[in-house]
Amino acid sequence: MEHESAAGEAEGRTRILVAVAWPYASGPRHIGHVAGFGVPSDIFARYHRLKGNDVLMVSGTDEHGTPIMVAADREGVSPAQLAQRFNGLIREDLERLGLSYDIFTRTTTRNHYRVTQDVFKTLYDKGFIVRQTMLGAFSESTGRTLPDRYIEGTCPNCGFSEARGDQCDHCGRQLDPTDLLEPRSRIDGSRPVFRETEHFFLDLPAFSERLSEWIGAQEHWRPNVRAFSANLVDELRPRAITRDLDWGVPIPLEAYDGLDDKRIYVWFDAVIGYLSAAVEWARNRGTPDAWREWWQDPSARHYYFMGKDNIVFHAVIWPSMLMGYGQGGEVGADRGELGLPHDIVSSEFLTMEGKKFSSSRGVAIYVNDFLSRYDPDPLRYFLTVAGPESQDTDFTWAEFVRRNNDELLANWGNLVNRTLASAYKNFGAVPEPGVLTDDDEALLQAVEAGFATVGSLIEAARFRAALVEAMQIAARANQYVSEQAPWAKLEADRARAGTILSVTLRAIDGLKVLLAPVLPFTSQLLHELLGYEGQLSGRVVSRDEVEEDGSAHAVLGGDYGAATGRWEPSQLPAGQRLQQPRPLYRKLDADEVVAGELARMERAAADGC
RNA sequence: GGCGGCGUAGCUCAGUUGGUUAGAGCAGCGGAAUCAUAAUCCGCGUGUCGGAGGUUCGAGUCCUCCCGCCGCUACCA
Repeated sequence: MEHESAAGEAEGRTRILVAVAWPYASGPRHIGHVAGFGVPSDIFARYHRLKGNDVLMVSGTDEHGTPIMVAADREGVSPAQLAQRFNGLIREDLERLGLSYDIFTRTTTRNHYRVTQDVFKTLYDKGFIVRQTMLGAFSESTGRTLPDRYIEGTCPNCGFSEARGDQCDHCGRQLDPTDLLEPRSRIDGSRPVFRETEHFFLDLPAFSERLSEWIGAQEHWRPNVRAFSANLVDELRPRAITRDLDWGVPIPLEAYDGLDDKRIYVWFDAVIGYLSAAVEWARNRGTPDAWREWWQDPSARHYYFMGKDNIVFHAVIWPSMLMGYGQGGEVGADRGELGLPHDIVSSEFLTMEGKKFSSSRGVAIYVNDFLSRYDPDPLRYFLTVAGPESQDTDFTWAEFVRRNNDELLANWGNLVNRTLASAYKNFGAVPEPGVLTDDDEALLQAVEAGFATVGSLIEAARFRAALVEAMQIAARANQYVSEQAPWAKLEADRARAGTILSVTLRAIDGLKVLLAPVLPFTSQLLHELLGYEGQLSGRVVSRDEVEEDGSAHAVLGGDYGAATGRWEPSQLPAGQRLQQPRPLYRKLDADEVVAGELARMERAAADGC
């Protein structure tokens, strides 16, 4: 496909924005969350970096909104304190999983407030944000907005006593909170009061034609995303983007100066994070305009990764905001239109031993808990090969152990181990190859071909197929080793045995790169065992960033530019010293893991009730 | 209710514009090998492709209806 001449490479670089959904800082994240937005986006970003493209991968914790206030109240801390704590925990989870963000920040930074207010103000000045009065529900005790879903009562239609403010789960009827008989707050049981309140509304119908045309042209989107989005555009209504709360980005209009009871709605500011994080990243590295190369250069491509429950925000609301913002505002500064999403990669949901994840019911496997007992690559492997890429899938411990032992370890781990052990013991270095036979060439060809096939599958966001393809090449190499049986030739024809091992080492050196987007930690280990120095893909680190006002916050980032890995076949030099081999993966005891983890879940469920 | 999805070998699933005898992995059975974390390799799969109609020369793949499961339904994120 690609002709990779040294000259062609520099010109062929593409700027790619990898925009990853912002985890909500109301609690620790479970493996379903990282299955949806985390691992897929990281595979994509790592691949494009190896390929030589200019990747900017941005995200952060989403820290505003009612659920955080409710959780903070429950713990007797401020929303800021609660968000601070979970930002730290989530950051740690993502770092341990090896998610290679260029910046993972948060929505409570001064920078984010400034960018959000600029977007709001610009849309307001252009007439895309309008004021409207509506009837809102309030908690009498706190004076705050009570979102529809926090209100329950008796359904006027079927009499179900636990109907929610927006919908009755019993009869399925859509409701308005004012319809409920005996309404009460799910937070403290008090009776909500309804009163007139003025809010700002995003005029979505103003964009409906452009949206419709734009979505219609996105033939490369996953069919479910496209169909769902197209359907949404047919019935757009103006949407309230402020709330009666004191936790959120303040409304940047003079009339609201100093007023503490109305803030910008969390979703409006959360999606702006994709832009504000890029601005922050550029400033932090001392090139304050560098973000424009991704956001205001039409050749840059934007890929968004999220769970399916977020499609509406990414396919309709955020694009509307971008269209409305146009050349900007203070931030945009008339330097070009902001780019629209090129692809919206939405995944389905992961269930847990057949049940939907639910923290309150103890149906959850938290990332930090998981990684305290198991390694990140087996989890990344599982979530890629058996994750909810195109339909809901189920996580079971038995299946996790099986995938680890019988696929990852047995096929790939064993191929590496048997090859390295033999080469190390008998040669200590990469053997000098003799003349290659047709079988030797065929194996090397198969690996080389993988760079095109695996690569194009990743580019199309078909991660499962890409991984299966790479694993099939590993199986092909195992087949080659068994057929050639180098161990049987060591005595009689040591040179031929050396050639076979040299060919196999080159094959696993290539496979190491093909698998690196999915398995970065063990690819790095293998890189070192093969005698290389330095980083194959770069490392993710946490560091403090200081803002203009002197306040500091931690962000996740990395220097990936120094990495030496390239998306191309092995150049493993003969004679390179090998390191003492050690296994890439641990074999797990099925009975022990399954029994232990199920017991753990039952305890958690018991605690939750 | 509306929208969308799923239902394919014992299990988990591939099958992207309809086209040769419907595939993979795992489990199972037989064999080879023993370099390797008992990890590998070879051989063995007739399953009403949820059910019923229809379109077509031809449908797992399109249309209609039905059955079962699930998700979303935008002021929780």
